[in-house]
Amino acid sequence: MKLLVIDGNSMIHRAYYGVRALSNHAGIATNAIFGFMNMYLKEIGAVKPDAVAVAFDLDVPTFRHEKNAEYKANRKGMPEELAMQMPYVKQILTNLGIACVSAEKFEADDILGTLANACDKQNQECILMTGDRDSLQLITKNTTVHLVKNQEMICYTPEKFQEEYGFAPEYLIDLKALMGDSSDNIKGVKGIGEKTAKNLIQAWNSIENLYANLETISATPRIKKLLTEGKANAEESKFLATIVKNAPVSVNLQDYIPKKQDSENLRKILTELELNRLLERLHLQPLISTDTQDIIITKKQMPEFIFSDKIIKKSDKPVSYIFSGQELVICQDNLIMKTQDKTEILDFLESDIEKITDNAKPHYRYAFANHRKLNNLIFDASICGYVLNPSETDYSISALCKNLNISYFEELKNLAPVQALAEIYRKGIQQLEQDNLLKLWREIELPLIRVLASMEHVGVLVDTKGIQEFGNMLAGLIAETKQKIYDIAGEEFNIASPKQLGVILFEKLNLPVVKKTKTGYATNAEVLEELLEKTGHEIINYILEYRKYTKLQSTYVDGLLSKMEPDGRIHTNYKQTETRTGRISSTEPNLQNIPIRTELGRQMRKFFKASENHILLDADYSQIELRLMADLSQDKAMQQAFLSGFDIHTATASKIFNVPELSVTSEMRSTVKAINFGILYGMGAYSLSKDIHVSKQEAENYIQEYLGSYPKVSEFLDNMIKNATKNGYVSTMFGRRRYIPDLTSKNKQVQAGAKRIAMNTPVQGSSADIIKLAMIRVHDRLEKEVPSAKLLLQVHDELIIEVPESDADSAQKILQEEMTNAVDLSVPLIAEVKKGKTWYDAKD
DNA sequence: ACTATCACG
DNA sequence: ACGTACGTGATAGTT
Repeated sequence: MKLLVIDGNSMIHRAYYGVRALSNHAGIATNAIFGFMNMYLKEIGAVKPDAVAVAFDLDVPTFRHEKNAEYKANRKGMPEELAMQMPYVKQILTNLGIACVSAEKFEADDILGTLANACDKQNQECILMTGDRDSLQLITKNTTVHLVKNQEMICYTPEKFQEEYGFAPEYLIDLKALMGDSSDNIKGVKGIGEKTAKNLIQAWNSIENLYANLETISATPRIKKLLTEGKANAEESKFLATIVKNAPVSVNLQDYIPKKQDSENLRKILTELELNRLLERLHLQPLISTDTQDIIITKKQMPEFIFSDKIIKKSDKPVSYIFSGQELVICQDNLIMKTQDKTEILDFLESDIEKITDNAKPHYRYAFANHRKLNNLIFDASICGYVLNPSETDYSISALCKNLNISYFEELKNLAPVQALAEIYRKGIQQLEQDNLLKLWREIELPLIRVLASMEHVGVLVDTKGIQEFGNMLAGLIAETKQKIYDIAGEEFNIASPKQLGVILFEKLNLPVVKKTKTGYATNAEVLEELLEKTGHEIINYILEYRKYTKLQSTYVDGLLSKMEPDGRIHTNYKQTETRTGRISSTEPNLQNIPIRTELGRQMRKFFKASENHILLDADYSQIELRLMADLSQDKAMQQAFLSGFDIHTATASKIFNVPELSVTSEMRSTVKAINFGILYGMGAYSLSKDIHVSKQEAENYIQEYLGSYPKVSEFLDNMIKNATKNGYVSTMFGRRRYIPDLTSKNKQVQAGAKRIAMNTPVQGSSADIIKLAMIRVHDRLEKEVPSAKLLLQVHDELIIEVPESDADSAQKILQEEMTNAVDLSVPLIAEVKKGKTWYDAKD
């Protein structure tokens, strides 16, 4: 049995002073609550105790109307802002099923002492979490103290204490008896300071032993005199410094095993406090106040406009539906939008009325969540803004008005956005037409909204238990690796802190400094690998491993688990207006960066699976960006290379090294692969040389050789820069624009960066156009022909479908056809489809 | 809020 | 002399 006892008062104090001011709408301070809960959850995660108790001083009851309430609070050393937060912390803990323990006339640390003592007697493991060094006196072979100190936690075992203080933990009170402690009003012996006291205790341990041998000790006569005069004070001080071990609280450890948590109450409390991040960490949905509506839907599904005025004001995103006709009709003042009746709203969404909105995806999701449809969407302002210029960061109504020269009077709160939206619609369409973007808008971006909404709505099934077990395995590896690092370093430190790691590597172990960042030493994987080559120091591998494991644990294991929804699936959020190139991005969680490059990480994909009797189809485009480079540049040699029957890297290597394809070595191929990718990014010789570990001159030669073999590619890249300089923007196959004002920058470095963007964006952007088109066609055909099949994920050049095994073949055919035939290029566009029970299986 | 690091295409 | 290959998002530490 492992018992964790937390000094509630001490920890809340630390939280209060350590976290910046925070409060909810009603003005209740929440910083101490937030800080405490974060430390608490972190500790629970790290310690994994069987039983938990949180100790508190017993409150002196105070009454708000009493004049001296604040005085009383202050007398306990507690500002009112902090005292206010105490009851909330207790409530939250209680609802989590955790015991809050206090006893009249006893302080929190007495309870720590009592429970630690009980554990010792019962020979059970005990961990004390506190910010107060006094508690170090409680350390025994069973009891360790986790001392929290500016953002860090130091783990004190008897050995660690001995090492730091030079005597055993039980004599800490004797040290205090001599030196005193002003914060606790302990006098100590007058004239004896920390240094003298420490020396004496190191030599004689207890004051009793010290006084018994006073004659023989080696100290100056002055000190001996002080000790003799201060004997009574020393004894009293020792008594005061000793933590009580018999507070009247239960010492039956069973009583501290967590009870079942009351999720409803927790949600209520945390929603009221507006501690949303805490809600998320506890895997709870915020509660939507019941007086506005009767169904609970998640944040992602909530269209702001539908519900009461309260939510409209709060979300600050007012009504956005209008529908077009001869005269624009404003929905909020229209009967339809006055209603809160779900059926009426859904009927409206499904009607043939043409609809205009500022952000359609949540509305689609609302319809889907209720097994209904949203029909006849003709305009989404944010998407229009994005198509006009994907480099903006804000596509809100007010921001769009600024860009389209529409006057916008925010004071008119209710009417202004609707009128503004009508005007954005008029001017936006006009601008799309002027910039030749109507086709991209009508055939790709507008219909894509619905596809993304559907993919989000369906979500992907995840094996929770599998991830948890994987996490447990990682936890073991992390603990082992951590210990090895500490052993080699000769001390404990926070490995995740680049600052502390830098001190260990470059100051303590004196490894050569390869590179610096603006804040200190660089310690990234590239630097560490160089260090490994140079010095072969064994700590390096362990640090690299440690980073791998903790990355998997925190970002993927913990991260994904925190995003599981009650249906057992993960519903990511696809952002359609985020990237400068036209790609979509995925957040909360990001499902576009699930590991694959290392085998251990790749295992994560085993937990993304098809539901019962279903199977996943995974299709990815083969080398789509290089194929686009061949097509856009019309380079005959590169087009030919794609037709040669060899893979593109091998075919290219054959040209550059001037050997037959069959004589291309794997080394030659991987060099060329790096160049092929580099070319897409506008790479220079220096970076290539770093990447493939050759001299800059050699890298330069390779690039020249490459561009010589594919002359039209070289020409194409130059043209992109010339065009962009002339027009101010580059475009993709479907006319998507990206403005590049930095091309005219006087700063050469900025200008060079802009050139790389000009070379890369047409390729990356065209690839994004193509897969978006494929998504729409696959989705639409599946809906009609194989409605049981659902598109789930998009990872830039890859699409994933979940389908009943019985329908797999027909779905596979559609996927294959629509991806391959999305566009007609001068080189074949290849999509490879694989199937499997899990994402892992469907990927090899 | 910013920085460093690392996961993906 | 200096930095050096495109596009993203999440986490932990630091200020």
